[in-house]
Amino acid sequence: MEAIHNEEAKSYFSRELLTWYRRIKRDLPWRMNQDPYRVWVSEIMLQQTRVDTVIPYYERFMNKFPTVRALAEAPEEEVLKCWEGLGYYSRARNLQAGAREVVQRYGGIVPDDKAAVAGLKGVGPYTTGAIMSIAFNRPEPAVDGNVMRVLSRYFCLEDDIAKPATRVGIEKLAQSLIPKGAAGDFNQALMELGALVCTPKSPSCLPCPVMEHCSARWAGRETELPIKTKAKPPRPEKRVAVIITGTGAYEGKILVRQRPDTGLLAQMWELPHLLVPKDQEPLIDAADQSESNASTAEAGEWLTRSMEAETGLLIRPDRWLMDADHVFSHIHWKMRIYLADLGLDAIGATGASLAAETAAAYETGSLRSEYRWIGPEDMETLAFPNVFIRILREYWT
DNA sequence: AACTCGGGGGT
DNA sequence: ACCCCAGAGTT
Repeated sequence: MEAIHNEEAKSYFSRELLTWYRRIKRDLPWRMNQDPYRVWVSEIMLQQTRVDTVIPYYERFMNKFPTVRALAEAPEEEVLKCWEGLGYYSRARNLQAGAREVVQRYGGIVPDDKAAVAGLKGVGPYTTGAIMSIAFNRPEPAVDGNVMRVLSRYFCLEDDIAKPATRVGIEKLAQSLIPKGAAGDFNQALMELGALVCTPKSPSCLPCPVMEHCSARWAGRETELPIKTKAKPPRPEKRVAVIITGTGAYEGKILVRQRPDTGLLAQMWELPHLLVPKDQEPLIDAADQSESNASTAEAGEWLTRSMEAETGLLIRPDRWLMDADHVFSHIHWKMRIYLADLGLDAIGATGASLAAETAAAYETGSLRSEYRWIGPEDMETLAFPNVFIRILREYWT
């Protein structure tokens, strides 16, 4: 990071950007006032998530949990349900943990104190600066991807913005640019410019309020900057999921389970599924939509054995239903979904009259606690990842 | 420093 | 297809 920047270019940038922002800023729900709780919730939702995606979630969330105390006192599952589909679900849990901490330690008032805010769960360097500047107008930098892009271009910085050290350097630069008494507006102006004008692919330089002194523009390098190392592609995982239909008392219901409370999609509900080992992928791929051939039967047998070994459920695959792909930032699920029922014959039931009894035994006895029978109406209370929402919607229609 | 953690929109 | 997004936590 260069130690010296042109002071003239810097003061011009700060002045023109702030003026521009105050003229054109968007009317967003979290800009209604500077309530620190509203700012906090918005900043957590906006982490790695676009404004247009956040808006409806934000409205629902603030309606349901209008105050720090309301959020702190809510059941965790309701918070997770309200976050359903937004992704990065630990944000929701951390936000509520933070709300509970604010209630216990600060009497329900978000403290006007950098160290205290930075200590809240889920609040890192960016969010600390955003809350301190927007809610309290403190001169703290709030450096996100937009800001790194804008400043990399304006000052023609060639540091790799994927490296943490680069963000630290840009934070110092960003702080030095904050106009006196206008931290909140200026930080939002930087992000507004990045979102609306100085966009990643094809920046709109002509309407840009600071084009005149933009180093990258003068060098004709605005599309080359910022420099960022490429992310690794997500690793592929072949998975087989099953829609297990109930019988007897559970007629019309299917079996779902809740994920562990840490890790990927923690505490979300899902269809039972398992990872297909690399050497078994050909077997699963060979089974296709064709009614009943040898390869389909083989795949079904493999599924039955593997499901019992991993989940304790003795299932009886019926037929292939659909395939579904789901891409996380680090994993690519290639899912094959089968219809099945519980292998009642195999566990001793000889007639349909025993079906309900056997199924009940699954619920009270050998059915592990994370499993539940649900109908379509239960989708309104349990939180599912989008991939399973899509599959179940398809199944029930 | 590298990896984990969702999901969708823009190009 | 690929990139990126008002990033943070863990290892």
